[in-house]
Amino acid sequence: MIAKAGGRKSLASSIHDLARHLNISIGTVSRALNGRADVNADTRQRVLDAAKKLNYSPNQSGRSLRQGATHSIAFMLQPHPGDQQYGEPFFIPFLIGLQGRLAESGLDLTVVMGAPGDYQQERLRRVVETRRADAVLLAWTRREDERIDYLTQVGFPFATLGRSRSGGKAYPSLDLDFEKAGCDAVDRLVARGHRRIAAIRPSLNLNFGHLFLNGYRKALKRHGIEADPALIADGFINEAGGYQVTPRVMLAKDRPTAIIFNNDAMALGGCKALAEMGIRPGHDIAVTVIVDTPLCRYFSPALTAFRPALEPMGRRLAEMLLASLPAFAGPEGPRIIHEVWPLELVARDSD
Amino acid sequence: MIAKAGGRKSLASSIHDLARHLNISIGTVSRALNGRADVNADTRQRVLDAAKKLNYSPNQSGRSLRQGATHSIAFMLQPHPGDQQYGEPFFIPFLIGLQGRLAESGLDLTVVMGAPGDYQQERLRRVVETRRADAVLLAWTRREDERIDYLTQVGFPFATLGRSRSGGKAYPSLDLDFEKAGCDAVDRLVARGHRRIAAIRPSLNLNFGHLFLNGYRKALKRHGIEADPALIADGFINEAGGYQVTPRVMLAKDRPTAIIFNNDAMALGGCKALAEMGIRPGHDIAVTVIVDTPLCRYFSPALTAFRPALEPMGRRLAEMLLASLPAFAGPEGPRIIHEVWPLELVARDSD
DNA sequence: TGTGTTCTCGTAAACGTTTACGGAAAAACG
DNA sequence: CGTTTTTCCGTAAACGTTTACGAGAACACA
Repeated sequence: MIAKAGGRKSLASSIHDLARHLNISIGTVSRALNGRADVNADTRQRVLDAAKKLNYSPNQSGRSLRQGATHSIAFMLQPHPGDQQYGEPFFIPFLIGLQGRLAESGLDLTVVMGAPGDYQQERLRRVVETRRADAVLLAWTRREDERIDYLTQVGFPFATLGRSRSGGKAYPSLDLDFEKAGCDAVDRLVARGHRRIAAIRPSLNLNFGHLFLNGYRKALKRHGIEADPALIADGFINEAGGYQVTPRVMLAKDRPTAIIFNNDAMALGGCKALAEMGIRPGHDIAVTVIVDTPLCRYFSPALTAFRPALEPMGRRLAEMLLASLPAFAGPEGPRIIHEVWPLELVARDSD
Repeated sequence: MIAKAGGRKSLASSIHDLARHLNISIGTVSRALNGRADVNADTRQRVLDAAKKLNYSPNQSGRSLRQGATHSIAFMLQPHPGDQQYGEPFFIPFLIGLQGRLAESGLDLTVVMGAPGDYQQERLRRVVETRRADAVLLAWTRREDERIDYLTQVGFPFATLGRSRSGGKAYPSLDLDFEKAGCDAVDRLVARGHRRIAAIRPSLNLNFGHLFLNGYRKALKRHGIEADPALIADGFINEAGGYQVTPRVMLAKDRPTAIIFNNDAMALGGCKALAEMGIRPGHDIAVTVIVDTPLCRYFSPALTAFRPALEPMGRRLAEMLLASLPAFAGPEGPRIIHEVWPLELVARDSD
């Protein structure tokens, strides 16, 4: 019925084997291994040696069961809905940073994939209820986020990549400064003579889309430009969405001379639509995208974009999560940290 | 010392709670939940109802410990060495298929990240020795693969994406037909009038690089073209590698009129080098890349490439792994399946 | 009514750890 | 030497499950 992990007995050297081999009790072995004080230096050394020799490492299920902790953190990876081929290159460097920092504290990172489309609620419940992880990490936060509501309600530790209005300030969060990026994008375009600037962002009330639009509006007002609703649109957060929605802003009475896309995939789709209309980014229209990915660099024309420091962000969010957990916090106790990181402009050929 | 998962007691409704609530023994509850025959239909229904009402789901650590199985499969995700920004979009659709199929059999997929560069041996040992998964999945197989040697030696169940000479035929493997793709690429180029065709592949004796070169050589011979060693090169499997190695084949006495890249990132770097030499893919030289990614589509000129069916491959490899595990195999017993899947040509503008 | 069979369920052991507790031996102290 | 403290270690319980075993009740059959 059940898969036994490994057929050979040799794989499973338990703490009992160690104890028997050394002629001491399992209690002492465990204490020696875990660095407790009440064990003789000699004995500890012998245990350590034997552990290495017998290739012992503790069974995680046993530890977890006893300690009520799994020593692993779950990252809920949400593939882009709809777009199978595109994938999510965004997260890989982030995950590398995350995993690196967690490993330093003896924690494993397990990436929980969801099917594209569903919003993870089911998978999340499963992870939480079966206690597969000690804490979870969420991304793609929405303004009102049911996952956050759920986790705060049941009191499960978590942190988020991105902010949300749900759950107040009760959890650590690391976000990019989309508002500032929206401002900067507008500033730059205005400085280059543009007044009719369109903004295209994802629907689904993803929080970063909201922040971006705030910045966009704020900057326009500062420059004395009235925001034209006909130049603001949202669509599905993938290439098809960008393709579909871009013509809408281009057909406004007073045509925009610049478009800011709040997502790289949408920008790609948008550029395809533009191309079909005979409009060339970098010549006939300025295109800026808020979150840079490799795709922006290789697209033609290369897209001017705002770039996040993904790997450091991963490290930092891991640290922030740890700081919030009583078991890993420093002597001054657990802290809930919130940080907002800047995006760096990478000027290319599209604007 | 240790992170307790969740502060509230409400999270943890155990089988004891259920039993107490129903006034029956935990044994009966467990049997009812697990669909065993020796439990009254009424009782079973009452248990099921109560489980739903009390929001019960079994503690994984408890199950794992007792059963000696974790009900989860580990995928060892190896980030490209060196290239932080690029990431690994290749695997995301694959992982989606994988996770989908595993979920259908009640298995969780946990993606184990390694630091870029190291070859996972350490992480792999950890996963195996702490018994965090019932089986593992390997990718980026090399011709001689120490991970495969290790796993076969300790008798831990696994399957691979890609073939290897290590371990014989003792494990399921799903691979792409790089040899055929190499042939097809050459055939196509020859049909278009090319005779001087270069091949650039990754070093590190990755197995697919070997297969690709086989196909390349075979096809050349079939067309009566002698393979020129000056046109064959390998480099680091990332953009920098392609950038570095491409000039080498371009400086051959008799300059190639076509290049086949065995990796998308290397192709991108190669095209950068070509651009700096004033050579335009699609005009002055034909460029073909063996494994298509979104980057190939968006690059300018769009790169002709051979595309794998990633998501179906993920599903299929999951199925093959399951078929090899006694616990999940059908009534006819476990089977070791090997499959090689075709790559589909996507003609674009670069050749 | 007696015997054997079938249903159903409770009991208890086991999985591999960690850790509270207590006790023996050693050390320190007067 | 007696007393107290310290050092070190063994014992056993606990974590939440699953499952082998056996027992009682109900039932069938003669």
